[in-house]
Amino acid sequence: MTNKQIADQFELLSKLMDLHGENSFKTKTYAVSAYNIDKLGVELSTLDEAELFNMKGIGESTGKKILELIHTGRMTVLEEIIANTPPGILDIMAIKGLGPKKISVIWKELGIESVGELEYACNENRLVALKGFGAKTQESILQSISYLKQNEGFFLWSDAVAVGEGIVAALRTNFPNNLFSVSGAARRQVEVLDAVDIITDLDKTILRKQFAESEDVLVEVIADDVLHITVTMRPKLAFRFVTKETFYSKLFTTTGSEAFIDGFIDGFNAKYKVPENVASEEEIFSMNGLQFIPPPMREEAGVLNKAAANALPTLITKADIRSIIHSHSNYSDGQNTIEEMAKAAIKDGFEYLVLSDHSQAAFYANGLTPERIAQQHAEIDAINAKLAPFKIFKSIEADILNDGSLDYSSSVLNTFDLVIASVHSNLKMNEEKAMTRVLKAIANPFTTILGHPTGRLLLSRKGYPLDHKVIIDACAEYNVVLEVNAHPRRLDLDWRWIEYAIEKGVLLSIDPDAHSINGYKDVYYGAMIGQKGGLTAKHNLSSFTLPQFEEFLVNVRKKKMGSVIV
DNA sequence: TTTGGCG
DNA sequence: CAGCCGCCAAA
Repeated sequence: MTNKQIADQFELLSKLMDLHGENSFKTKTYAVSAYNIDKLGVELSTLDEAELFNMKGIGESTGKKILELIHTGRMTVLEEIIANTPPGILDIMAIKGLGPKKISVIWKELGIESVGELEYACNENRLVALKGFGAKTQESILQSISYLKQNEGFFLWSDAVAVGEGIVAALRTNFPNNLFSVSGAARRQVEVLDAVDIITDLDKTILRKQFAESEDVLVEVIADDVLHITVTMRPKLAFRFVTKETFYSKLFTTTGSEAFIDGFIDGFNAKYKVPENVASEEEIFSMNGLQFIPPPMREEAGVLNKAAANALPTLITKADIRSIIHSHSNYSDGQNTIEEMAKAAIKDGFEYLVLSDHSQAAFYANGLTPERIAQQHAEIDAINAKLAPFKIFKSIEADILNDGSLDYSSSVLNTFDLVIASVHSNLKMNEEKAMTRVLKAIANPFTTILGHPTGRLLLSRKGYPLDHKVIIDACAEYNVVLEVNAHPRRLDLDWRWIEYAIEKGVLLSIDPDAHSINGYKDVYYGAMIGQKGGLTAKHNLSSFTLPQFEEFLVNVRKKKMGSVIV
């Protein structure tokens, strides 16, 4: 059991105790424990009993619970309190804007025990009467429920594809003479999906038998050749059964989006044909005189024109990412030391590391005061001397404050090699205010990269409202790089805007926003989503070699700082 | 730990 | 009814 998992359990325990109206002094303890455990350097499961109880911040009762978790994988008190909470109340906890206190009131005063009942009560205007509630609160709860419902049954691509590829791999082992492939949206690397399409020439009855023996599996026949297999809390598997001969032809027609396939078949006066029997997908493209269109690009029909003109971009891959830009150390809310981060980056084959801890406004993330920045810079110098030619660049993820200014004075900002500017607070602005704020940050001569532009968290939080076109135009004007945050829950900038950014000459940067050495792997998801937007290594800052990156920094500084006196 | 929204 | 205060939730 990892620290993260342990921390999550304590966090849940704390919230549930709050919900049940327990002594807030007690619940606070567990919330603090969760926070501390999460950002501990060592994995608790590797410690022996004495070491565990000697850890700072771990007392008698927390320690005992951690031991229980490590040894049995469960925590009795937590299980008891969950058993005493209606399952619907646990669902309600996912609603934004509702914390333990407010949920407790709704539950106790109105007897509401599910999201459905809550929605009904809001529509009946029954929440406004409660103490601490009003029309605004009720409306925001309704909005949040609607967002939740919209995402119900959807999964992140990273999670869904892991399930799908796992199933496909297992099936290939069991049936080495049959063909299997992930298809549909999962193959197109779409950021969120509700089902993983799988195509096979295996007999339907045989496949059904494979799943019939496992519990909790719902097998549903949709059509003669389509089967849906549902496991609770997992993306649905949608199997399509074809013959060996038509496998690649069907793989092609089930992979492309509707718009793409319609365009292929009808859009050009039936210019292109999909033959029934082919030995590969490549054959379909070549016999139509088209360049092979990689699955992630098969969204819109327009890409067909590019393929016909032999003008498809060479898509970026994970191997093209040469550096880690945007990372956090334990100076702020990261888990590893700077040196650990650097050594891991070297081990993973990266040429340089841009260390960008949180700025001072991010108290919750232990943001850096100017004094600690100086300290950090001295440490980076020392590590750089040791690890050359590898290089750590001094950066900061500077909060964009409410008025659009950055979180430090110019003299402090001037001490960084580059600055990533990101919004972290007050995400509920209207578009006009949000735009003014972000545009001001883009125009700031110290801003090198605009971090996760909308702040969205896929399936859990909408980004805040930006006019992407205007933002991209401004980035072009002020030589600001747009981040494509590679965290599978962010993938922000949205891939749909990559092409326009490239058109405008704006550089993009696939950045993992790593909070531990483990976070480096996310650049893979960044590359996958970059492919959807037609991103090439040339237009991606984190694909620059070390000399190219240094040259870029010099040039951009020249362009932006010409008139600035620090 | 702070900030903003709400009542 | 403006403005202040206190609570809650979010980052």
